[in-house]
Amino acid sequence: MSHKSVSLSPAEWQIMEHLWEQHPRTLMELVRTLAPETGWSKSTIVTMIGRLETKGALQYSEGGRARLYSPTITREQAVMRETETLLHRLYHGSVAMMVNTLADGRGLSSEDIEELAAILLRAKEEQKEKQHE
Amino acid sequence: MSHKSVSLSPAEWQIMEHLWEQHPRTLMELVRTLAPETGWSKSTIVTMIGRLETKGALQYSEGGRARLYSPTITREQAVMRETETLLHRLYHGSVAMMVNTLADGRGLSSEDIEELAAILLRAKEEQKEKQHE
DNA sequence: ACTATAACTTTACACATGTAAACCATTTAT
DNA sequence: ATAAATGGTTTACATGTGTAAAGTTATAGT
Repeated sequence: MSHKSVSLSPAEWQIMEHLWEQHPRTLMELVRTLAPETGWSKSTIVTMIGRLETKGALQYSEGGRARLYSPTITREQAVMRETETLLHRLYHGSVAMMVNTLADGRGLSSEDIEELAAILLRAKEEQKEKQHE
Repeated sequence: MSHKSVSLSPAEWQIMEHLWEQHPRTLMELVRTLAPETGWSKSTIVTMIGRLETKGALQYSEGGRARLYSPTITREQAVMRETETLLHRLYHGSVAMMVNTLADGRGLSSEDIEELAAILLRAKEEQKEKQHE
């Protein structure tokens, strides 16, 4: 248990994104998808995989020909961790303050507005329920 | 013009926070406030200041005894930059998706809910206005 | 059987970041 | 006048990150 929620570098994130999208994957499978879009050499990708393994973000099972890599942490865990870090560093942990800054700085799209309204509805429901129990 | 919006490391952020809060400041003024809360030595702070100057995040004016340091970028600029970076890296730029993740992962406080509602109201107003012109 | 490919290990190197000591110059307080 | 504080420069060193070449072994296709 206890997934120590590691912190990933931008490059490491890119690797993990591919693994989350589909796994397990072999080295060359990763190289074939990542190399074109990133320009990285196989060596670079191997290095990243090694570091991710050290960090405990992925693991592999011996699969005959090649190792089969899979994530050991979920994307949700990783995303939450990063987001919380930023939220605390820049906004003293206030979600509202962050959204406010974003709204001022770049504006909210109509989609954002609709979805946020839905999120708020849900949150209010949950709030009510909590008061009952 | 053209504030190239640098990226600041966590430690550099802490220095800048103090400068944003009050400026100009001298080296020792910064040391006196930062040292206790961070445990950093004067040397460390001097190094940080040098790096921030190189990055163009602060500047100083010769003020007799000591240099007077001031930020050259606003906190809003820096905060927006970092937030946008994360938003794109983790949420494909969708504010709603980010808030959704936060709501699921840690929940929204009553204050968050109230403030978000207010933000949404404002955003909807602006949307209307845009359609008129 | 032989060679091209795939898989994996080791090593490297530059730049960023956290952390600081050593040293020198200049004031200011005693 | 002298010591203590202040301001500043130079140098250092470990760890993280981006990027990769070289070398070794296994394997699969011909």
